[in-house]
Amino acid sequence: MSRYEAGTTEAKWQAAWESNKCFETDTASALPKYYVLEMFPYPSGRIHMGHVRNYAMGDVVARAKRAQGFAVLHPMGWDAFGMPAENAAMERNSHPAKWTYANIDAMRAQLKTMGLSLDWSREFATCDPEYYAQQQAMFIDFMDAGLLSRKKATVNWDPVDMTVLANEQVIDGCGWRSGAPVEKRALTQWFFRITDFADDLLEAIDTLDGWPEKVRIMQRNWIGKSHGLQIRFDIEANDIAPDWKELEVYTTRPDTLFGMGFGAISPEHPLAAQLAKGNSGLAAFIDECRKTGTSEEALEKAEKRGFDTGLRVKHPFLDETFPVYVANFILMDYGTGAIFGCAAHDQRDIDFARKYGLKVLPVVAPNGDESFEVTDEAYTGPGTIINSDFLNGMEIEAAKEAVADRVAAMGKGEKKTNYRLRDWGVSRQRYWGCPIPVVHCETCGIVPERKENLPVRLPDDVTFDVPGNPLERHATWKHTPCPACGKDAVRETDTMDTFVDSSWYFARFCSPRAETPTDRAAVDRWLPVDQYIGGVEHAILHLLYSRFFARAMEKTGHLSDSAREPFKALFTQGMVTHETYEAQGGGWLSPEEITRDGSVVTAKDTGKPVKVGPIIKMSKSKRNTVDPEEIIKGYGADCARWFMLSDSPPERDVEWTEAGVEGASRHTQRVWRLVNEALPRLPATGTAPTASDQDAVTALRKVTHKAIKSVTEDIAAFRFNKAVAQIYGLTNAVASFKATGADADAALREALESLVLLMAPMTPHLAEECWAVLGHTTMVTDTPWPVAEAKLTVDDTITMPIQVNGKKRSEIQVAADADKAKVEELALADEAIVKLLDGGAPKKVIVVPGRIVNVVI
RNA sequence: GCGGGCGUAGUCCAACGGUAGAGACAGAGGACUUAAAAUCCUUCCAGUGUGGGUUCGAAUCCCACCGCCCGCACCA
Repeated sequence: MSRYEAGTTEAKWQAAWESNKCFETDTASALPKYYVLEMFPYPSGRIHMGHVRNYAMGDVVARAKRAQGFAVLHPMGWDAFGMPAENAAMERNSHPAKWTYANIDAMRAQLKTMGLSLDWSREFATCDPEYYAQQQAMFIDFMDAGLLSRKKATVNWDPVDMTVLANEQVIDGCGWRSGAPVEKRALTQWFFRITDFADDLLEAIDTLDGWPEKVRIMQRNWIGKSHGLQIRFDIEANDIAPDWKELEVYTTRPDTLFGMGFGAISPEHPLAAQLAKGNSGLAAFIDECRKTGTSEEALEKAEKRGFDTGLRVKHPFLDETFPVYVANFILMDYGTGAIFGCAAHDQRDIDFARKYGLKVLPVVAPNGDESFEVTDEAYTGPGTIINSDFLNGMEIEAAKEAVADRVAAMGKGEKKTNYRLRDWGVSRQRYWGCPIPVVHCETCGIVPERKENLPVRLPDDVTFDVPGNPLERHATWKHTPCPACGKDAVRETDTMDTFVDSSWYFARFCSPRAETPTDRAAVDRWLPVDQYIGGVEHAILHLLYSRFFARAMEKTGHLSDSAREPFKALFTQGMVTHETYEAQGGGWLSPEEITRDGSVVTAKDTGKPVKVGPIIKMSKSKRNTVDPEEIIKGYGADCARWFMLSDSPPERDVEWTEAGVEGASRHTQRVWRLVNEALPRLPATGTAPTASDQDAVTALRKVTHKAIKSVTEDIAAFRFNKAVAQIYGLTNAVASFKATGADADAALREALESLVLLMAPMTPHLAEECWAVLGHTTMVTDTPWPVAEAKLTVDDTITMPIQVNGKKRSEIQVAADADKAKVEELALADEAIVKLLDGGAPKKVIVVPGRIVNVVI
């Protein structure tokens, strides 16, 4: 018997699966459907270990479900628009399409070496004109349905990428891709009206019981619903802004209205702009705020600064007025961009009030203590209202209601629900994206392109020698007749945010070649996605946008209501990490550049010691990456997959180690050897195991069936590490099996075949090869999942520990179905227990059937 | 600051509130071998971050604290 040769064997079975079209979805199948989807990759050019982990998990699910009698849809495609292609084009003086499609070819070839059970016939890239044509059609439908708006808005402008960023793409005040500090600019942009769905998106989170709680909480927080009161304060008559009679503020704490110390507005508030015209000091202050507004340092220091406008607002219930400041900590795009400050019960407000010597009056006291004072720390806890006229003695919630009622009766305000969620700005001043299919006509205004003219194709002859949008400066592309009047007009040169592309690809996979965005019969058959798998980094953006899109597509007739939540179950996998290696004199070394001898690590080239750094996510900058292609070439795809699924729970980070993958390789060889060594003694395929009077035979059969039960359950629950451990256990049992005879041989065949079938979702090539060696002429891929015999998964007699006062003192063998009285009798008769009781009677005996006995003395 | 998660052998991880060990990695000893690799056998190692509480019984539930990780972050 020779060693298992992963390279040739894997290629052989991949070819067999492909030529038999094993994984092309059977659209005519009457079996129940199961749609398993991994987040599709960006075609960067090479797969990385994160992909291997993601797709290994998805493939386990897909293959197991397939064996368990489901019609499985398991597609793959490419999230292919985006900045890197343009950057590459600039660097290489090439074209983004050329770079992208070459990368797709390279990555497809790499993915195919993983042996994934994908339906490649459904493959598409989001940069395919056939795909973005449909996206443009939907954009027009969304326009017609009022799901889009176009508004001038202050946007996040990335000065390096020269593009607009969504709020979600700004991280710590910097662009998520470029890392450059983001500036504010006012541009007219297209927005998806996601806020129209804020309530639905929020409430439906409760129904997503197949999602991790963590992600649900993140989505809830992102939508950020709050209940409050909008109040209009009268502005005292003045000369500086005579047109402004009222200042409207939003508050979630109307109960603290009597504790008001000042009013404050955002530097971007229209009132601030007007006042600045006649006040150069204020103008300078606003200018300063704009500069430091989003920078990291400003946020870190969080120093509250303000500028007294000279205006005063009247308290609605008191004969008292308060100064109005322009303050740097007031956000224009939340609430009304204006607040009333209640220093005693808001930390920001007290910081501000102390700095500018403003009124601080506590109005909520813990325990109703009327002498309650605050110093420099705001009190935000529960309590009773004090110092507040008609509110005194009320609890906070009652006071909120009372103020709301009174203000409403005065016509000075009303209850208002606010959201943190903003509309989704999708305009991007980039070339490599889906063109927004509208035309600007001097006569007709903004006109959608006619659907029969779609797609609005990206021109091929573009240059990237200067920053900015090549579509904007293209000689002819944007000139087009108006779809309405036929006169000369110009196309919109903005393209869509690439998150749009990924917000509906899962629906397109159901009917990837349809002439419309979706084929209703196909999406009704396959959606929602039964199991979606990907990185937690998409917990907010991509998933929220997709949920919005499903709703928008339902509204425009592209999906049914049953797909309103597009992902029935979601699993977020952990990252792949690796040690880092720091060379003497600085700089990072890659894992190939070091030698490890026990705990001593040295550099291969210099032989000098290397400092082992922290174990962190694989990244190019720290050079701690391992190339999946090298691993697959060296050990085989099955080993890479097996190791990825071993040890660490899938939701947690996994550390890639050389030792770990070698362990996986040993297991592969071991299974191969066990199958081949056993072969001569095995009965023919199809020989059913029989009852045996040999304990060892029965024991092996029990291990086999317990493993079938456990692995089945573990895979269903995404506990792949435990499934792997169970398979190791079964392997160990087979390896140490010594019994002989026909009954033993039959049990051994059963054990080996079960082992092969249970491993198949994880190491499919090895499984096929072993299956063939075992004498089968059909493929594992076409073999149903093994079923555990219930009577072999339970034991007739069990060992029960006996505790005395909670500590284990002895154990007894009892029949599994022995009743409590019998167990108690046996336990109390146990030698060790008799001795401990020393003639006395136990105070209490607790018998947990099948588990434990506890004797209390 | 707010929200969430995680702390178990040297390491990664298991353990319906019920015997702390399923499994892997690493280590030690041995067998086989001229030797090595591979393989096989044997074996060492924690009382579960700390302190309380609930319970017949706590790694598991509750409270406080410590440490690490993630998300949001001037959202009124």
